[in-house]
Amino acid sequence: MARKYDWRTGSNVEATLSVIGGRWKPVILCNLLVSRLRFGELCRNMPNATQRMITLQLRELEADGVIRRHVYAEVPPRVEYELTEFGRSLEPVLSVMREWGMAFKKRKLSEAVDNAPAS
Amino acid sequence: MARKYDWRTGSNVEATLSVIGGRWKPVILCNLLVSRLRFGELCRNMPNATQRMITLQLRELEADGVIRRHVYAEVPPRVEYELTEFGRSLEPVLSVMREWGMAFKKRKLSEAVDNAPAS
DNA sequence: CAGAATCCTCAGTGATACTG
DNA sequence: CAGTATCACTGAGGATTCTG
Repeated sequence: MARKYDWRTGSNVEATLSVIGGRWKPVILCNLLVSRLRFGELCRNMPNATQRMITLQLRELEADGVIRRHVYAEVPPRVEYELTEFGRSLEPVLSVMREWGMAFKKRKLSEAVDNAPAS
Repeated sequence: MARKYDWRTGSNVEATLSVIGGRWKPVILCNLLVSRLRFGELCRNMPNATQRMITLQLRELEADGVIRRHVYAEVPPRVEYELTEFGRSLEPVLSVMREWGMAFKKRKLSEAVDNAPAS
C-alpha cells in the first residue's frame, strides 16, 4: 500500500511526515502526550474522528514504534495506549504545532471580531 | 471543496494543519524559508512533486496568506514566491519538523547498517 | 469495551498535453 | 517560463453493522 510519504526519497520534513503525516496522527499523539489513554477515552477526546480511523491510525503508529499498546486480560476488555521513548522524541514537534495553532486561532478569532458588524 | 482540516472545529494541532496540512506544503515552505524562489526553481527542488501539484498547493498557501506571489511582466514570464510575514511565523514549526526528520533519517540509516549482513 | 468486517465515496493526486 | 486544461484513478477516509 505504497505509503504517501517515504523517508528514503523525500526531504527531511517528509521524513517527519512519514511518521506523523496521517489525518489523525498528530491529534492522537497530542492526546497521548498528556497521558496514557484507553481507546474509549481517545475516541471521546476526538469526536470528529470515527472509531475506525482512530484504530487504523493507532495501528500505523504502533507499527512505526511511536506508541505502545497495552492489553489487559479483563472483562470487559481494557486497552491502553502510550507513547514509546521514540514517540516522546516527537514532543517538540507536536508542542510547537500546538502552540502555533493556538496563536493562529486567536488571530483568526480577533479578525472575526474586527470585521463584525457594529451591533 | 470542504477542506480536510477546519481550525474552527478542530484542536490546536488541527488548526496548524489547516494551514500546512497539504501533501507538499511543508516541503514548499521549507524551500521558501531559505529564499524567495521562482516557480521553476521550486519544481527543480521538488522532483517528486508534479508541476500541477506544486501549483495547486501554492495557490492554497497564497489564499491563506502564507506566501506572496510576485509576477514580473517580462518575456519569458517570471514568477517568484516568498513567505509573507505571517508565513515566516511558521518557521519554528517547519524547522523543528526538519530537525526531527533529519535525526529520524540518521536513526533509520544506522539501523540499516546494524542489520546489514557482514560482507 | 475495543475493536473487526463491509461497503462505498469522493477529494486528493497524478499523467499528459496544450498555451500566452 | 509558468502555468492551464482534461482525464483518470486509487486509496484515504467515512458510515454502518457485527462480535469476543
